Amino acid sequence: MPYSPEHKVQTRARVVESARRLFNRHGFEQVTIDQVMASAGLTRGAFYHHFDSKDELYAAAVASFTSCNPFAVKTAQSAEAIDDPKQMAQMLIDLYLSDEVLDNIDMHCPLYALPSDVARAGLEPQQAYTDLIRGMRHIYRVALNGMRDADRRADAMVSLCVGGMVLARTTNDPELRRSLRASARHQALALLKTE
Amino acid sequence: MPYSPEHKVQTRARVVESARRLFNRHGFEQVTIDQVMASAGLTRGAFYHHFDSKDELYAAAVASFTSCNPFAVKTAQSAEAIDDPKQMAQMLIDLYLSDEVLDNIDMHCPLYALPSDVARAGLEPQQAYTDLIRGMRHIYRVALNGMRDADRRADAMVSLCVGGMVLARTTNDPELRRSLRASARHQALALLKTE
DNA sequence: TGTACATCAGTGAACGCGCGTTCACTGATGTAC
DNA sequence: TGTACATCAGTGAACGCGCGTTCACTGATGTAC
Repeated sequence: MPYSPEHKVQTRARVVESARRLFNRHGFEQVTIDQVMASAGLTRGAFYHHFDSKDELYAAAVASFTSCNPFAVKTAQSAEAIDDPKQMAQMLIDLYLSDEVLDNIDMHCPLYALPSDVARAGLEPQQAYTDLIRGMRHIYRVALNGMRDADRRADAMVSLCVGGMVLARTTNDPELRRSLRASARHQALALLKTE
Repeated sequence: MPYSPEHKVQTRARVVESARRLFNRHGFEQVTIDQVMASAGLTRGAFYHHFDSKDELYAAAVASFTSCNPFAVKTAQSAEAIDDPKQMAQMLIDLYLSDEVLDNIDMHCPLYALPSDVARAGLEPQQAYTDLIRGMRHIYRVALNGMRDADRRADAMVSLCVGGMVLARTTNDPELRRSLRASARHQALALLKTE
C-alpha cells in the first residue's frame, strides 16, 4: 500500500482548486489541462489518474464552487443563527459590490465570473449555479423575514448584486464601473431597509 | 471591374451578421470560421478576402451589436422624440425580461448573452459594450427625467434587467427562471413609477 | 533495525484531430472594342 | 449586338500548431519478513 490513502485525495483537491481558480479567471474552454496541472505542481499525464476527461473536471470544479465561493451557501446556512441577519445581508451587499472584490479576480463570485459559460454548459454546472443563486437569495429572505414582499425583494437584490458586477466587468470605463455598482448597492440596501 | 462595387460590401455584411448570431449563441471562442462562412453560404477560403484574422471578425461583429441588437442605442436616440418616454421605458422592461425573448436566443441582448466572454476580450468589444450600457441607461434616464435620484434609479434598472436575464440563463430550474425575472421586472417598474 | 518487494502516483513522449491560416486555382462578372 | 479580356470574389486542398488523450515507464512509499 504505497502512499497514504489521503495522498491521492489531497492531490485531487489541489487540482480541482487550481481548475476552479483558472476557470473563474479565463472561462472553461480557454483553460488547458496542462495549465491546470502545472498550476497544481504536476504534469499532464497525472491528470488521467484523477479524472476520466476534461468534462469530469468541469463538474468537480463547479461542484467546489458551492463550498469555495467566499459568498456561498455556507454563509447562508448559518445566516439564521446569526444575531442580526439584516446586518449580515448588508455586509454581504457591501462586500459583493466592493472595489476590493472587483479588483481581485480570484475572489470573484462564479455567478458573474462565468455566467455565459455556464449558460452554454451542461446540466451539472447549471445545477451548481441554481444552488448558488438559492443560497444567496436565502440570506436576503432571512434578512427580510416578515416584511412586505420579502421574497420578491430578495430576488431583486440578487439580480442587482449580480447584474451590477456582471456589467462592471464588461466595460472598461472606470466611471461606469463605479456608478453601476454604487447604484446597485444603494438600491439593494434600500430594499433591505425600507418598511 | 468585375462584380458591382456593393457586392463585396453586402457579402461582408452577411458574414458579420452570421458571426453575430453565432457568437451570441455559442460565445466567441466556440465558433469556428468554417461555421460562420457556412452560415453565410460561403466556404472557408473566402473569409480572408474580407478579414485579416478572426480577431478582426470579433471587432466587426461586436461593432454591429449596437445597430443589430433589438434593444439598442438606436431606440435610445429616438427616445426623447417619443410621445411618452415613460411608456417606452415600461415597454422595454417588459420586453427585455419576457418569456418570448428568453426563449428565442437570436433575440438575446449581448449584454447577457456573452458578458463573461467580453470581460475577457480586448478593448474593442468592451467599448461596444460600454455604448450598449450607456444607451440602455439613457432610455431610463429620459423616462425618469426630473424625478428624484433619476440617474441612480436608471443605473439600478439596467442592473435589474441584465442581472435578471443573466441569472435566468444560468439556471435550469423553471420556477427560479420565472421568479427572478418577474421580481426584476416588478422592481424595475416600481423604480420607474414611484414618486 | 534493515532490506527486498509490490503498488500505483507521477512522468513525458507520442498520437490524432480540429481549427486558423495560406495559396494556387476557378469562374462569374462588367468593360472595351 | 456580340466576343475577348481583365479582375477579383470564391474554392478547397494543404499546412502547422495546440490541445485532449494514451501509454510504456519511473520512482517514491508503505509493508512483509
